[in-house]
Amino acid sequence: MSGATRVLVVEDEEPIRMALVDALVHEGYQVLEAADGDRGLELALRDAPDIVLLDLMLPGRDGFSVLRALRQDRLQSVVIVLSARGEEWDRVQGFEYGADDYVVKPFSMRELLGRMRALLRRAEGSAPGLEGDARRVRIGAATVDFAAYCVERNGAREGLSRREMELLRHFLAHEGEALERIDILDAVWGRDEDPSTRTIDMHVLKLRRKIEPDPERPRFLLTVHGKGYRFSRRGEGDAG
Amino acid sequence: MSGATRVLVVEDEEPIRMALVDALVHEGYQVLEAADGDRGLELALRDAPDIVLLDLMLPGRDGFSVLRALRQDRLQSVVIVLSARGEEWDRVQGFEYGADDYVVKPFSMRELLGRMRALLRRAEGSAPGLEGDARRVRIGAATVDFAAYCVERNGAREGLSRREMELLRHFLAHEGEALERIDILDAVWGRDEDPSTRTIDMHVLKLRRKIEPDPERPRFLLTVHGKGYRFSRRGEGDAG
DNA sequence: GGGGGCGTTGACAATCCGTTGACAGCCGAG
DNA sequence: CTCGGCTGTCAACGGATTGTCAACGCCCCC
Repeated sequence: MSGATRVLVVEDEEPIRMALVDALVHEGYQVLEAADGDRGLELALRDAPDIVLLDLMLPGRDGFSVLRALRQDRLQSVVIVLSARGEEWDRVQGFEYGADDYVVKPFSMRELLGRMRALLRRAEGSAPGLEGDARRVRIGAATVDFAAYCVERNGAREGLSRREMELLRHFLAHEGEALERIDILDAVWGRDEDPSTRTIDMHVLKLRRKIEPDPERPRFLLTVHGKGYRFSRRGEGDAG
Repeated sequence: MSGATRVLVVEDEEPIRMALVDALVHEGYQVLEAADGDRGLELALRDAPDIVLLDLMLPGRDGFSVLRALRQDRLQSVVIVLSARGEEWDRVQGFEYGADDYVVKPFSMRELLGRMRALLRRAEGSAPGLEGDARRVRIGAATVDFAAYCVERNGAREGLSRREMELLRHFLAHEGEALERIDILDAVWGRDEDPSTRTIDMHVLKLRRKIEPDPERPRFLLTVHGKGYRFSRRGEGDAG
């Protein structure tokens, strides 16, 4: 999960487009915009945004055409079709061209944002890297439940805070790599915040206490002196 | 059954709705129609139709929300969900929703009519009493009765309001997941209303007082700091 | 028109977490 | 071996998040 989610808005009517862009930026998305189909297609193919909001009625190349072209290029972006009420029944079949969702104008912003969140979450789950269903992961005697934000050990459950969870997730996603503190900060905290790198040590300490059998002799969350930390699911280090 | 069978069509897209209504009237059904979720819910509760054809993607209160509300009012109507996607059927069918059938758009009118007949036959056959559904759920020492809108504990009964009920139902349907406030709002309140997320905290507070042995030290309805809430039927936390 | 229940919100208190500075122990280089 | 830097650990601070209360407005029923 690096950087902001990128959204491409393809919509010719300026007031609507601007309203969309404003709202999306306000929500923290990184936004691209296009006022016609050709431009939209160009941007989509060039920048492969995470989501495309696609109006159907566009000057020039219409939304269907754009959608078809996108899918023919096997673009993985989530596409949400925006359509004015009263479009013909068969247009609903935009799904057949591979739209991921369909929102009828006029729609509420909350509605659209909600659907975007839902689709993004689903898309993320199926992304390469972390397996989609890896909801629970065993680490030695402990089992981490990413959905529940908790870790279980000897039948006892303990909650993980958001940071701890995100940090642990990052370690899991980069299992076996020696990670530098700076990179961890960039990835987990984001580039807007910049806490001291010692903060990471603190969180590592807390994580160790929750997943390591003997926190003072880590077997999974290891220190790489002068570099950072390395995580190993199978466990290394001394203890037999 | 005396008189014509009454069907409520809840569908926002006018061409589709009109096509459905025409076909149904032609088949001899008595038809009501609604173009959005709120209106649909209103009509359903007021007129208790024999069948509800329910689109999922609706402006305002979406189909899921309508369905849940219907079932909470113990409405016996047969509900057929119309949706452009086939993927969410599990959930539609599951505990949370309780639809009777599910038709994927685009569908043929023949198919829909066929399913309606089949379901009506079945509904008529079964006694109009309680179904074998999970109407009562134990949560620790408390027993929640979804049919009666109340919770029982140590022999004492206490009522649950509609929101409390919906919220609790949502938690039950997502047991073990850490749920974010915004997602809870989307799911339980629907996407056109947007109350502050603090409203959820309030309802959680009230729920805790009704189901937790010691509301100040929750064991079932847990806080996930920085995230939201997590429900667990078995109970966690310190209390022995 | 008058209650009463419910949902919602704002305000304040209580709590939790993230962060940091300090210090001690550890590691590796020379 | 010795030193300098790096890491482990603690306690404490500050800010953010959550718990809780009381009040407001709405809707339904009487």
